[in-house]
Amino acid sequence: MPIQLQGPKDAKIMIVGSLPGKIDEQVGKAYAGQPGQLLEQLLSQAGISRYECAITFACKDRPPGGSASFFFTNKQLTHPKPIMLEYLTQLKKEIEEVKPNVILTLGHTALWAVCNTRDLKNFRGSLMESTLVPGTKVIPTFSPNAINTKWEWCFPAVMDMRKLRNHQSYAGMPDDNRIIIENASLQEFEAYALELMTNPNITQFACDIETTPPNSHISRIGFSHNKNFGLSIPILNGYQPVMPATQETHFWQILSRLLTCGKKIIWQNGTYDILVIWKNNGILAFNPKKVKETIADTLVAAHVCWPESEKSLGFLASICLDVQAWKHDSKDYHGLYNAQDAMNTYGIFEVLEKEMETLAITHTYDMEIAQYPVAMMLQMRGIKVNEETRTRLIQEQEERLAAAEEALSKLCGKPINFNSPKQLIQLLYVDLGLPAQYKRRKNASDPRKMTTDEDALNHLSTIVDNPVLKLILECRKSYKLLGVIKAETSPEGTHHTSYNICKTETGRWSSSESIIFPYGSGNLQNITYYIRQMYESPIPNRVIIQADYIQAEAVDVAFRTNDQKLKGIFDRQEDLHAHTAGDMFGKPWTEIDPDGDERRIGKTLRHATNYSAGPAVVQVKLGCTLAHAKKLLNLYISVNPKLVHWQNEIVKKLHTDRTLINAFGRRRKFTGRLNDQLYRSAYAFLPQSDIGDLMNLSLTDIYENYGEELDLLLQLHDAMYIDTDPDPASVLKTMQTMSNCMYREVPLNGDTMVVKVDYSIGRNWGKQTKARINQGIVEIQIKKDGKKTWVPYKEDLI
DNA sequence: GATTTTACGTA
DNA sequence: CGTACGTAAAATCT
Repeated sequence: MPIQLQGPKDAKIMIVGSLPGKIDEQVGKAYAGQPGQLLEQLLSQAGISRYECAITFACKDRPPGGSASFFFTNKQLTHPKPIMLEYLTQLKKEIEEVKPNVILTLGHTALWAVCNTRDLKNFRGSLMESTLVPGTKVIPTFSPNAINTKWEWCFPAVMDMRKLRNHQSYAGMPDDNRIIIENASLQEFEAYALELMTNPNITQFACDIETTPPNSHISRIGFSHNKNFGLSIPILNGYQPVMPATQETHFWQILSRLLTCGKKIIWQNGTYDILVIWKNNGILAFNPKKVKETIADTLVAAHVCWPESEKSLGFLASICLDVQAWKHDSKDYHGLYNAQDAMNTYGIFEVLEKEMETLAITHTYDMEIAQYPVAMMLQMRGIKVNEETRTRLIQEQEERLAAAEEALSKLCGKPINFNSPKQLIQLLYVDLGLPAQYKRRKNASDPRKMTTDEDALNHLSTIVDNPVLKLILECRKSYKLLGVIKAETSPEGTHHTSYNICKTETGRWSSSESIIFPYGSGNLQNITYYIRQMYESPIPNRVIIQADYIQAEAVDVAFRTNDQKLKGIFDRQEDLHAHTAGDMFGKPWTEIDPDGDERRIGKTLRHATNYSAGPAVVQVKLGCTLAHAKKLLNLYISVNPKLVHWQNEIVKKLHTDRTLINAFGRRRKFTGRLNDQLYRSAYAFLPQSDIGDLMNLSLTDIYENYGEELDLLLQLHDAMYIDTDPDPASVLKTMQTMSNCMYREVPLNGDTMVVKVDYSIGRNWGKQTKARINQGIVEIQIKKDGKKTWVPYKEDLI
């Protein structure tokens, strides 16, 4: 039965779906089934009722098989069959009858029917004009069916519908009042720069640079002080300067004055732009004493508003602004592209500033902006590679790899590509006939997948005695290590990383390859201990001091669960697992054997429950029966009821508003399906983000107040590293400053949390000796006659 | 050629 | 054992 137009005939909003579902066809109504319910939910989140909308489909009948391709002659679904043309005529009639102020298209085929393009990826959320009924305004978004399979599309879809609501009040495309100067002359730029600097009504402006690889030279700069004005000035055309040398000198002088004029400059990921401008041109585009007043960033704003969502400029524009997509078709018009980037950056920030106020999270934004200078400094400074150590490590691993590889080929009778899971599955589970190992599944209904990962090979080694297993692991390990060790160094012999403030959902920093200093293996937060020994301070003859928050996340959980006993154990730094075992087996904790089974069980159970693992995991870990594992879990929970209670409270909160707020006011909304996996992320979020923010507050503090005298080297989530001269006086002073900046009283759950700090010191990043301050003297822990003792620190002791 | 999967390192 | 990240090579898709 063909689907008829539904809803009021004078609706302001018209919704065009792609094609009817099974239930729609049975009932003869559009969006009658589950996708309809989802559509209704999404609309209501945007403040729209589906009953105020006229709803129809692009295809009026459900095709056999339910795929729109049935109505087209080509694979790209752009050449319609006669019946599809008929549908289009009907649709045109419907639109002309309703005369909506705005149309929402759902899915590819609806977009094609109304706007003659299937490019939903580029046009989603942008304002378009219909080609079917010219003059009619269109906003394309995903179909409910697509959102069902890709849950993260829910957020942009709701944002598109918010935009829809704002556009229902008037017909036709909004006036385009934009002024874009694509290729400003030096004179035009100078006049504009002067205006930006001196006009008191202009308090902030956006800036965006374009760079050319490999040296990140600036090819263009765009500015905007108004979402309807953008100006771009070209500097390089390919590798050729656009201006004569004297003019270019003048240009850099004006630019320097403009970027240091003290007004707020809005960037999209300014860590990149600011660092490039500083490295290449020596212009510091912010005031270090007034970071908040001179830097604004749309990436940071988007990160604190919607940490789980995509944050590219094009995407932000699609959900914040009424502009047409520009990223895809202005690639060849560099000026147009650059100017639009700048003006949309300006416009997005205006919207996000309001959104942050609405969500009451401006303080989180301020906290992240304050991290800019230290993150940029760390990226630029890098860490020195000791060539002697590096050569030794390369030799060690190359020998190990060659030996293992040769033995492996000999055993198998042919060379083995140990990095190929597919070939290893063939070798182990087919050729050698070993019992196949499978990955842990998220759902019992998921298909079983074979694996040859480390756990699987180790497990196989306990069943069969085949040297191939160990050799494969050795080959893979050495090969991977060599990749990191051999990574190219800068001319100064350093490796660098880009610390990313806005890339995680928890507020922790991530670490990835630096485009500006492309030396090293990229991520410096996952360097194995073995390799750390080749890294040292960029300044010769220095020592590296590490300070890390002790068992930080576990302490955080103790406060969050309000477990007084646990807090006391951490405060006195007693053996936690002995306590656990004591509670479980009804003994004083001091009577638990430090190497015995009871402590081992206590430790395993604590970890299992902290990470909400089930009895099957405990069974494997302890090597006991499932029944026994269940019994132990119940025993543990009965003597430690607080953790489970806390987790239940989190689940309750997720069901009420899906939102959690950490100890520093950081907000995260959990938009996924409410299942065990989501609950687990939620349990992990609070301690992870608490400690991440704690660390970064300390790091910002130490750089803002002691950045001139202390040299920060690395950030590792709950640890920071500073290098200093090796004499005891310098070391003491550094440690005292670190101690002052890392001591923070965090109000949490009606109490005050203080996480203690551990120190260590070494000539390089890897070889570190435990250290402490005792009565104004730095002491280090050394082994004397097999016993650990604290002795006063001397340079030659490490 | 671009995108996804697999394996593996850190907190 | 959990989640949070990034990278390399292989596998797969278009």
